[in-house]
Amino acid sequence: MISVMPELPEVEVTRRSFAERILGAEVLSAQVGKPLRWPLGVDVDELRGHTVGEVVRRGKYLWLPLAQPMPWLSSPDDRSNSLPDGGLLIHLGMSGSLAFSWSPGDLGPHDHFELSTTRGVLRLTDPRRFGAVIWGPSLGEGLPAKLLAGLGLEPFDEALDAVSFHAALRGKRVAIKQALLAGDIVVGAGNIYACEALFRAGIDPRLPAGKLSRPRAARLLAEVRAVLAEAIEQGGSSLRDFRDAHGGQGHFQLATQVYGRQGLACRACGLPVQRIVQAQRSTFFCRGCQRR
DNA sequence: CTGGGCTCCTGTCAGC
DNA sequence: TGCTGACAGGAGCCCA
Repeated sequence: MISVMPELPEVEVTRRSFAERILGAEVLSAQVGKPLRWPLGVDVDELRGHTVGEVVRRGKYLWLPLAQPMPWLSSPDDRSNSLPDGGLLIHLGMSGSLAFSWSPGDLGPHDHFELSTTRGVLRLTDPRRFGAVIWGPSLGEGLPAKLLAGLGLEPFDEALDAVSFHAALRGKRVAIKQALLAGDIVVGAGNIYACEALFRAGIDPRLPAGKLSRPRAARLLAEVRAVLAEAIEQGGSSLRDFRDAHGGQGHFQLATQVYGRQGLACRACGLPVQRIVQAQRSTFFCRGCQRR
């Protein structure tokens, strides 16, 4: 398992690769490695005996529900375990990946969380440690709730349509690229997919978000959806060695139109692809195909 | 309230 | 070959 750079499609592919298999598993033990972005927020031993529910995704976060063991089923040993129902909010940061396997064993230098269950071992590997695993009583309380509170709509949420998307952009003076990345209108498009969606929509990434006409906003929303959906279909399309939690690799690499192609000929018009920096992040675009 | 910049940390790669 | 600096796909937080 090498580096993974997770945007929404990679997180979703990861989720699909282990959610069914871990559903209903009982936690045998848990351990942590080096500190992640936030502390776990609970003693690892308290997780023992809890039952894993259905893993869901919100933006680039995963929520792994953990139900309290039934008191009448627990051994006297477990009866001291009073941790109520809750769950783990997981984020892969910039370099995180999850593996679900049978292989137990010691944590490697970049393994920072491991949940051993009756159905397999879920392990977070994250060299840069921008990721997180956080205990919370529910998605609506505590730190998880706080982190999710500011998120925009899911890209495939029907409540998000051209009219509401356009309305949300109205008045915003930030560049449209940054408005996409901010994730407070629509979640899921990271740096790669934001660049790719803007290219497909023919929109200059520097255009102030509020200046997008409604038809162009509609087009952009459609392209955000399309590029994310294609990437999910292809099994996660990270530029390098994306692996899902089985260790399986996506069969395709998404052929980016602009991302990472600075100086190369635009696949559509032949002009060299530009690289600029917006909010300390690289933006790639074609000045022939993308207009203000 | 908005927007801009900084920050966390380690690995990789280009260039000298 | 070895060193140095730039850069990396996220996103919360602080400040003007």
